[in-house]
Parts: sequence; structure tokens; C-alpha cells
Amino acid sequence: MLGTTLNGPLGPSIRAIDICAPKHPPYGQMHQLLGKEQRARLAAIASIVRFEKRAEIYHEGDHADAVFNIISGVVKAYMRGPHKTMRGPHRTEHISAFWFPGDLFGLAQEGSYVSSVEALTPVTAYRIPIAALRSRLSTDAMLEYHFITKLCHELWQAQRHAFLLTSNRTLSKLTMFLQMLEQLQAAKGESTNEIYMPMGRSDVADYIGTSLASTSRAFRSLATRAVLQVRDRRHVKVIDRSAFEELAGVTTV
Amino acid sequence: MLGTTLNGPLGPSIRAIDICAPKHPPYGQMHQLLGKEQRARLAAIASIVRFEKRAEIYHEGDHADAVFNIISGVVKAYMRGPHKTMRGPHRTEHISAFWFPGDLFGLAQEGSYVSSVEALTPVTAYRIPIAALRSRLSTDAMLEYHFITKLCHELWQAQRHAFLLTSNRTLSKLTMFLQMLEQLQAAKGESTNEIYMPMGRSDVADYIGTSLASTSRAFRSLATRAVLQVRDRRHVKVIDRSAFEELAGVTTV
DNA sequence: CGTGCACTTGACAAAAATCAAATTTTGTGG
DNA sequence: CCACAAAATTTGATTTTTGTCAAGTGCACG
Repeated sequence: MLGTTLNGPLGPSIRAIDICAPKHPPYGQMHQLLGKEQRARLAAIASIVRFEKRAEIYHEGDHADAVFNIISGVVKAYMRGPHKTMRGPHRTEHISAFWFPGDLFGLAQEGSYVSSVEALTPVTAYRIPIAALRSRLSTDAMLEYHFITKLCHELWQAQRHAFLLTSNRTLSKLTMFLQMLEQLQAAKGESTNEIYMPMGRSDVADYIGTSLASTSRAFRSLATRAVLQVRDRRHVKVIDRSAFEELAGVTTV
Repeated sequence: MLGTTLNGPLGPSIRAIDICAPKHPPYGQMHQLLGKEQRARLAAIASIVRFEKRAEIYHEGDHADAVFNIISGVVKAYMRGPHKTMRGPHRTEHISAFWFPGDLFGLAQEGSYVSSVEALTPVTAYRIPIAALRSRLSTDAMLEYHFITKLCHELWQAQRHAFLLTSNRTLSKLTMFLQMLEQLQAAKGESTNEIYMPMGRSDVADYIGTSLASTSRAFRSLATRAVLQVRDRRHVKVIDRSAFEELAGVTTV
């Protein structure tokens, strides 16, 4: 985590996969989009904020006055849904994204945040007031282009998430989810020997859209079938790669 | 449709809900983001293309060399998923979005389109080469900002779609879908007396993530319960508004 | 005015949600 | 460092919903 910490002083860091094809391998890598100058200029209008684990960073519907750029830690974005059961309302939370260092969040529509965001771990982030950001963007076309790149990346992620949700086998969904985490780690250049899950079981369940019980059973099933080795609740390792890819549906374009 | 047709000559039209709050009602409206000048300049680098119903506009993985802006017609974006059943592969198509006039599509990652797009009706669109667009963007900060606005709007839509997919009641999903179509019509300033579905049942099924049979049953169920009046396969009318909102989960923020 | 294709409908099996309870972890104060 | 309480997770039994397979039906288009 040393590298991440050092990112702080340099200013906001935005990582994403490019829109245009890279000239050379490796492909599928996320890059730091901002240059030294741009980071410094953004740092000038940003402040560093910290949140404890479980802290709510903002709430759906709040007046959106800033965007955030994660320096360290992980957050989840969720929407509360009054998914009532016939017999009485039932708290349901849908997680629309997990965000990591280098991600940007604070999307708004008509001046209000469209989802709530909560820290899953202690979080350090840059807080960039929207007004300042807008004027900064209007004088730096390249910076704006990088924001577009990041948004395209987010949109792609959201589409993959939706795709995952359409599978009607919990096992498939879980496998796809793990594959996404793995690819994310790979894209960030981290080791993919083991997959690390910063979120708990119920957050996984809320992301893949199944019940907690079902998610738990799916983990056990993968372990029993020897597809996965579960070191502890946050670390798993793919043992049977072909079965894993098979379950995830070979969509590994 | 006359208005839509007249949009052509003026140049590309991008419609979206603003990021910042409008000063006055009505809220939730989509606006034309581009000014006359900007539209004319974009028109200069664009060409108008036509597609017949069912034509494939581009295919997932194709080299992405242009983005499209719909003048008239409707398209669907989809990903083919090898969602195999235990007993043999089974063609599955997941629809990630329906796009209408004023929408922009052609999102790419590393130079390749991330989904396939097909015309659901005859379509007329502007085709804007990416290279030209990039240089245009780099000299017009406001234009770039509008693109960001549009992307935020798309991202929001994608998140709502994902949210819809997490409901485990087909009835709920269908209702939410109809609600989205209705809101879309409202945001465009069209009449919401009746909801018009330009897509067929199987496309609805692929969007809401259930089987065709189940979707059909859900329509019948809504009609039987007198929540909906089904004029024909493409037109429905909400009769029992409160039951409708109830089913959609009162998320009508 | 047929003839396909899109849609509807029915019966049954499979998968997952739900309800409920046991068990493991984690966090806390002594 | 331990005991205890609270939270997170696993597991089991049961019910509900939906997917699947397989016929019908009817609309749309040539």
C-alpha cells in the first residue's frame, strides 16, 4: 500500500483503460491518465478527506457539490430499494459499484447524487468541488478528455455488471464477479495469484443480486467442486482454471 | 416524427438530463445540449447514414472508428453471452440499452466496440469519425463538457438498468421497465397517456433479464389485474397508477 | 390469403428466496 | 489476554418463482 499512499501528495490519480488501442502490449491495462502538471493543478482545488470504515460519504439525493477521487481504500455505491415482498416491506440494497484507488465518483443528475456511497475500509480521498472542477475543465481540454475516458470506462463496467446480473445461475454470477475482481487486479498490475475481496459476503450478494444465503452456498459449492480454494473469507484462489472460465462463460474477450 | 426529421439538417443533436440542477421547473427534462454553432461544426465532420430495420450497425469487438448520433429510429445494444445450460449451449442475448433519437453510441475500450448494435426500426444517424471528433473536442471545451454530461446520463441509465435487474419478481422488472420508458417519453416532452414500446417481447425479455415466456405472462398478469390496458403488442396504458407505482417500487425519486 | 414468425399458454422440473437456527468471527471492556 | 456480546456467515427445511419444453394462436407481411 506504500505506492498508494505516495500517490497522495502528487495529486488526484485517475486510472482507466484507454478508449483507443494501445500501440503495443500489454493490453487490458489501466493507465494513469493524468500528467504531473494536471495532477498538481487538480490538487490545488482539492482537499484531502478521510472516512472511517462504514462512514457514509454521501447519500442518494444529497445536493452534489463535489466529486471524489480515491487515494486509498474501497467504497461501495448503493441504492436502497423498497423491494417489498408481498408480506411487508423488506430492506433491500442494490450495490451498483465498488470503487478503488484511482477511481472517481460523485456522479450527479440535476444537482443530486444518484446513489449513496459508503466506505468499506478506511478511506482517504481527494474531494474536488464541482464548481472549481468545472472551471478547471473548461481551460484544459486534455483533462476533460481524460474525464471522458474515465466515464467510458465506468460505463463499460456498469454494462458488464448488468450482464452479470442477467445470469440466472448464482454460481455463474459469483464466478463472473470473481473474474471481474481478478481482471481488475490484473489491470492494476497486481498479482493475480489470489483474488482479494475487500467486501463481505452480504455486499457480494447485493452486488450480484442474490440472497446472502445463496451467495454463501455458491462459495461453498465452488470450494467443494475444487474450482476455488478459500483461504479465508476475503481471499480465494482459482484452482481449476478451466472450470472457472467455463462457469463465468468464456466472455473473456 | 416531423420534428425528429427536421433535426437532421441542423446537425447532431444530443439530449440528456443536466448534471447541475435547473433553476426552474420542470425538472427531469432532457435538453438539447448543443448550440446551433456546435451542431453545425459537428455536422461538418459527420456523414448521415441509414440502416434498415434489423441491420447490424456494428459488432462487438469491431475496430471502433466512429460514434453515432441517432436522428430517427431506435436501436438496441447487446452482448451475446455463451450462457450455456448444462445440456448444450443456448443462445442468449443480453440487451444493455435501447437508444433513441438524440442518443449517442459507439462506446469503445482499447479501440474496439464493447457491444453490438442493431436497428430495431429503420434508422437515420450521424456517423462521426472518432479521429475527427477528437480534434474537434480538443478545440471546444464546452462541447467536451456536453459529452461528459451525456456520458453521465448514460451511466445513470445503466445503473438504473442494473437496479431493475436485481429484482427477483418478473412483474416488478417489467413494471420498472415500463416506468423507465414512460419517464423517457416524459423527459422528451412526449405524451405519457400511453406507453409506446418500439421493441418486441423478446427484446423486452432480453433487457429485463427473464425468459420470453415469463415476460409474456407478466404482461398478461398486469392486464388481468387491471393495472395495464394492452391496446396492442406495442402500446399499453397505465390504468391503476397506484398499483403500477407499487409494483415498480416507489423509487420514482 | 396463406405462411412464418412472434407471441401466448400450459405443465413440470429446477433453482433460488425465505424463514429459521446454528456457528464462527470480530470487536470490546475488563 | 480473556470473556462476552454483537455481527457476519453458514447451513437446513420449505415455499415460491421462474426457466424449460412443448403446443397452440394470431398477427403481419409478402
